[in-house]
Amino acid sequence: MKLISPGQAAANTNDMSSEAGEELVRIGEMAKKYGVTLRTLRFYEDKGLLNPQRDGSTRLYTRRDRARLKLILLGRKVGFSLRDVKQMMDLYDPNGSNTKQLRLALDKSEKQLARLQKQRALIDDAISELSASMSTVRQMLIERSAPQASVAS
Amino acid sequence: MKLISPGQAAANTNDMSSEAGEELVRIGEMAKKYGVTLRTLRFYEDKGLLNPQRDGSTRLYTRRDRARLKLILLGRKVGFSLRDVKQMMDLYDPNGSNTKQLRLALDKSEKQLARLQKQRALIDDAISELSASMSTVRQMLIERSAPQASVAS
DNA sequence: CCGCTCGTTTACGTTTACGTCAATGCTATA
DNA sequence: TATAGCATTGACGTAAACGTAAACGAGCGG
Repeated sequence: MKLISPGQAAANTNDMSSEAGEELVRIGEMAKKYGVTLRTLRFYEDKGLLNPQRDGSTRLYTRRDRARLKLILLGRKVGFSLRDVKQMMDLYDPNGSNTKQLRLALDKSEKQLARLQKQRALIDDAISELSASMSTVRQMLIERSAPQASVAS
Repeated sequence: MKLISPGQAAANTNDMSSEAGEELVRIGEMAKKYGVTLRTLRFYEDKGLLNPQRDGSTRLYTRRDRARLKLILLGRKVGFSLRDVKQMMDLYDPNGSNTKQLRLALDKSEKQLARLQKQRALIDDAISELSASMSTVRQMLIERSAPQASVAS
């Protein structure tokens, strides 16, 4: 059984125009806002990447959570694994200079950049080979459709 | 001229049904020749991509198998799934014009080329974003090393 | 009172291309 | 004969990032 929380349950219909300070958001809204699924948000929490408050069992995401999610999505976009993202985020200290965090991030970024460039090279290579194969195949198809090649003048 | 496997070759019972110059190769040699593992060759066979003869239980790869493997590796290099490769190979008919096979290959290739180009675009995008982030982080590190902190926005 | 929507947890499934044992067999050489 | 070396067939493990039920609760509108 849960105790009744002070100040009305946030399970209210999302008419929070009057409440301007906290801007707590539930999982559905959060998901829509950032284009991810509910499953994803819960998954990230399970992996320790997010830590929303709770009203009873309902997750409530703060401004902070939203900032973290943005970072996660950026990290994902540039190809970091969630593990890497977590490792970097875990070093964040609101009361420190975060030099260590920044250095780690920079270090990982350099490596990731190298990986990306390598991937790009591989893809370029693949594109070349594939294009070449396609030319060959096209040529073969042409020859199939014009079988009178040997005696033609 | 018969190639015997390096080192102490096991009994190469190539007396068995010796067709003219078949150049049968066992799995170890095959793997070395093409830079894949034994597991890979067995896996491909399990997936129906290769079909070596058997001498008892020992796999013997023919010229044909080697050609097929080359194709598989090319396909893999340009990003096809093994399923796609199989689908294309399964259409091969030594007695036909193989027009269907070639058309399918061309069709799949066009789609794969599109995928590759999209991937390249994504990677380029990721590289840009990552580079930008790195600049920011570097800047933050510089500010950390300077005692005069400016007021954030 | 019913059903709808939104929320919860737990837990197995998906995908791809193999890696990594494990247990066993065949053959030839020291 | 024992050992070395190569072969065989299972069969479970791996990685990433979730998807997909299943089974349930809470609140609201009608």
